[in-house]
Amino acid sequence: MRDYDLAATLDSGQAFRWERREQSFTGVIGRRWVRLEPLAEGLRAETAEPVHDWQWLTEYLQSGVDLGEVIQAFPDDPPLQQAVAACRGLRLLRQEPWECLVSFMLSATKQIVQIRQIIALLCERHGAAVDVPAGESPAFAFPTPGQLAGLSEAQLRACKMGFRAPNVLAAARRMAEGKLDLNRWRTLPRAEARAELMQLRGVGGKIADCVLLFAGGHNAAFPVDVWIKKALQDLYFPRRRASEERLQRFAATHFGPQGGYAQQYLFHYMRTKR
DNA sequence: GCCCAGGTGAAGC
DNA sequence: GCTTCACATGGG
Repeated sequence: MRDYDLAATLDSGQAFRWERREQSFTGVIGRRWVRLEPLAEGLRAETAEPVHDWQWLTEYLQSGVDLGEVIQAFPDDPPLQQAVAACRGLRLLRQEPWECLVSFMLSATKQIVQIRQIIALLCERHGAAVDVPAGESPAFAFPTPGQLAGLSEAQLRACKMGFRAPNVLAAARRMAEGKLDLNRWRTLPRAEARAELMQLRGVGGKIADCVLLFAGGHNAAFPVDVWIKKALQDLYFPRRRASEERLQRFAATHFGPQGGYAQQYLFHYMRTKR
């Protein structure tokens, strides 16, 4: 696990459930509680029960990815090089699609701290409890589609998700009816997967791109949110105001096959600098 | 109180 | 076509 900045990765707005305590992070991946702590060479992982096969964790963390190769594929421009210099070791996670989809449906016009709060409420009220080591606080899995599909809109609104509630409920019901296969999106061409995602009410281009990137392994997906707009405007078009259309086109064409990684570097750089 | 938040969809020009 | 607005809720 060289060249891996665990803190930047777990706290860069791609996943919303990690809780930091000093150097370590506690979270739930699937149905497993886990605590992660960076070491000089590698990482210490603690679980509630003995684990023999760690594939689920290396998959989630994408720790086998050669970051040098990824960065090599970036366009060679000063803003991006600056962002890489500032956050080297930042990685993209490979998240579970359902949790990722719902999380980003909830992200619309919400600050990251509020997204975290909504998701925490949703999990503790409606997710299954998972085993934790003695002395640890209770932890919960992300609610399954079936669990959410059985709720009322009022119950979802009670988790403070506001106008996003009916959209989440509709997606959960389609999933529960077996009319959505999220894993298909990993094998489908990106444009097709994106179009299918956007069939869901409350999922536009930006949220679809987040799911493709953070769960679907589509590394070229480049979500354009308010932070990225500001990054592109300030770093790439400092002299003149770029139109929305211009920014979108630049985002889609400039960054290449690892554009999603580049996007995450720019995003994190903008949010943490100074 | 006001403005904005990892947006989206629909209504209004 | 492009622009504006509603949508819940809470932080700064």
